[in-house]
Amino acid sequence: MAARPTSKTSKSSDKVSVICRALRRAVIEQALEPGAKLPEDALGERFGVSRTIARHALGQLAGEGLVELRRNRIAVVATPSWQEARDAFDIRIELERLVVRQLAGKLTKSQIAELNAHVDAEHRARGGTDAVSIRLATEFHILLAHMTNSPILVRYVSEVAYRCCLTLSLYSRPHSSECAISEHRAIIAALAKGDEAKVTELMRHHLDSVANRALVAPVPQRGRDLLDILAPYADAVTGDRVVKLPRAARR
Amino acid sequence: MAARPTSKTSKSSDKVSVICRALRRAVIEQALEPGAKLPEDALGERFGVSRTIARHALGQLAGEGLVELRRNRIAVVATPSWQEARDAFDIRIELERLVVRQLAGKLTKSQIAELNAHVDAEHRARGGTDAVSIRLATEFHILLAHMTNSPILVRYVSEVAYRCCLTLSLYSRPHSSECAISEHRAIIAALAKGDEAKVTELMRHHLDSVANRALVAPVPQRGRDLLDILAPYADAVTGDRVVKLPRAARR
DNA sequence: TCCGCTGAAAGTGCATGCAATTGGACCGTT
DNA sequence: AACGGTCCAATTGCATGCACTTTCAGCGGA
Repeated sequence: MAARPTSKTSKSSDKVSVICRALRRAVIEQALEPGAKLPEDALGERFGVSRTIARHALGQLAGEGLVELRRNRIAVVATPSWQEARDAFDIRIELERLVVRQLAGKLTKSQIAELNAHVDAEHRARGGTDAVSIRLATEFHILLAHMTNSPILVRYVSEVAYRCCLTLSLYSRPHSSECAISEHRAIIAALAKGDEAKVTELMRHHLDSVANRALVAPVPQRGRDLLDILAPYADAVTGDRVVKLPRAARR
Repeated sequence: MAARPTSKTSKSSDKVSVICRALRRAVIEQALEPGAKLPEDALGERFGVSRTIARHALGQLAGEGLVELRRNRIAVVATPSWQEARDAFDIRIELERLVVRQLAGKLTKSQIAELNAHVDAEHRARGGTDAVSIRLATEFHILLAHMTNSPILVRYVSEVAYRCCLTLSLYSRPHSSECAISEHRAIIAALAKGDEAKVTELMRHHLDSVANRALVAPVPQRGRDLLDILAPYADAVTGDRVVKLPRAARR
């Protein structure tokens, strides 16, 4: 549909982009949990490139919010705070409402078929691992975004969707993705009928329930990051730096 | 408000970020027009760093959509198509409505004072160059986003606002920013009053009129990019590549 | 046993070097 | 003139090397 003189944003088969795609996928399949270390040499060796390239890829992913880059320290997969996760979902809701609003009644038959096929795949993957279910569910939303033919919208929806995946590993309890699948079907139906008001409401409700299923507790009690928890208090003690902690979080 | 153990996204005084900030600013002040070339060595020399760093910065900006990176070619400031510009404004409207919705009735006195001070500065800059007016107007929106205390929202609003600036150089005619200033004041007033419905409507209207002032004609008749215009047709002629053009667009 | 110190190992920050690609001036042919 | 080919300067793609910072295991003292 769009021209591809130099294939703008899509599939640039740059070594950097290859690494980015691989890492993104590892993140949404939760093979890489938040906080996982990403040393440049290890990445470089794994992908057969030099540190320079691995570093560049990490920079890109940091820009997307998937990776946290701390000066002179090993990069890690980002660990969004509960509030950040909530914010991400809020933004996602607005963006995806925009997506379906633009799409309502404008989809071709083959596009609708493609969407249905994707949801069929989600259905079939029901018995498999959570990782695959989550990936497929996320890809459904990205597929929708693609159909708007708006590169910017694709980028933002993808980014924020990945970020949301990240929070699943952190704050979610084991969930049934069953309802999500039927909600996807409902959205497709409303899109096909061209009912703009209904489909935006469906999407809002869908993402809202995903968020509520994911962000169960406002308390990130998962043991990691004692230091971060204490950081706000540290300001009250000394102005410039966190005091040394008596032997705590490891790894 | 937030802790700053390693100062997460803000002001990382990385050499890379310094270059990024400088280039972003040059873009929003239209010192760098869309299509302007950005050779790595030139940047490196200008900022006193090596090509490696300049390259890294370009990668970041490409991720933000401000720069276009073509393999083996000199990077250039992005030239969004008219449709992309329209999409950017659509997204921006939704994002900024979210901003003011979160902010309505929640601003402290000092924050309101800060906003008013900023608009005062916009007013004073009225007589100066367009560049400064545009920058200040943009920074008003980013300042609002900052007050949500949501790093993600800040990032997206900033990015999309920069992109919108980019389109001003391309598709806008000389404009009076006078009305924009009074609209900014109206938004502040509605925020202070806590009238959520009104402020979201004000913001929608404000951005919509900015967009309409900016995107006057759906036809990018500015001579550049003959090749891009023909690209869709080229597919019909030869499957793999655009045929050579008989001496046309230069530079 | 617990704490703090210290030095080596691991890792990042960045510049530089080399191969490969591109753009364009030059030049001969039609 | 217009076209097509050739060569060289400009520029990117990427790996490597070196300096500096962080981490942590081992060690000695309380």
